[in-house]
Amino acid sequence: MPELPEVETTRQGIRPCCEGKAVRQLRVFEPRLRWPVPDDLPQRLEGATIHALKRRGKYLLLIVDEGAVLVHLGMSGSVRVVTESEPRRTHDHLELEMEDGALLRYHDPRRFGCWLWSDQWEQHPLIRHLGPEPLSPEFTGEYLYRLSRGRQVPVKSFLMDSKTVVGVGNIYANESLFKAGILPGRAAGRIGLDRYKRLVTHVRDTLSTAITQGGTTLRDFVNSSGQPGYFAQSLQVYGREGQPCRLCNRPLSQSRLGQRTTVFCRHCQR
DNA sequence: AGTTTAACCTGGGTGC
DNA sequence: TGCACCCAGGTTAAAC
Repeated sequence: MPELPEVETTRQGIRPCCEGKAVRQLRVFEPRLRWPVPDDLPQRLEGATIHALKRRGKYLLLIVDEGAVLVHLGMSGSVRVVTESEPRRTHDHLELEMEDGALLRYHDPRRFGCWLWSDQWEQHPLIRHLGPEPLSPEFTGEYLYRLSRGRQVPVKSFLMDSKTVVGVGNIYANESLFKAGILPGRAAGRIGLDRYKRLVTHVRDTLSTAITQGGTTLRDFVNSSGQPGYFAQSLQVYGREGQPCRLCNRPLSQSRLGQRTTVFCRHCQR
């Protein structure tokens, strides 16, 4: 589910609830996530102050003195601020209680997410090889152009590879390529500088707008207050196969690229 | 080294 | 109602 806008929406929502506060208790109800939740995670956190709640790509980072917790939402994860009286639901796997009683619940039906500890999070294997943030100055058309020379992978797969740039998942890759007028299946190495500049502009614009709208809710994404995001109504191509292209009115095509559903306009994207 | 595929899970929808 | 099958916002690790 969550791509960068959904993770950022979550971060902004739970930040006031935990940043600058000490942890009273971390309760793990189901440790079997993508990787097992470390046994000693609760004791590492108890009493520790969360100095900052950061984001790197799709990872949320709870920064404490001795290190950081790496939280990933996987395909179906969400974090909500709840009250003590609210009963725990199926698939509520972890609960973080702060000193002042504030309560965060991690919900993840498919359990593709993770809660991991690192004493040097920037060097962690899951973080170390990540590409630039899409909203940072390093992410430019020149960067994509240079990195893609000689590559035969479809540009959509290239864009969704976290070593290229972080945070762009299936929804926003489809949307950005449509707006940039680039065919998703075209070899990354055969796209020129000008078109990559255009792509960067649209990736930035799409992600920023989605963050403003609180992310995209297809089925189950909810923000920290349990509310859905509203970017779904702005989607140009994702989930619209066969429906008219918003530019030329011809029916949108669908294919599969890197086992991901890909929607595009044969006429407007080249 | 680059690229593709299988795997990790649950749940919702569809068609028989 | 039940069952088999396909699909889903991600990402790693193994296989080609």
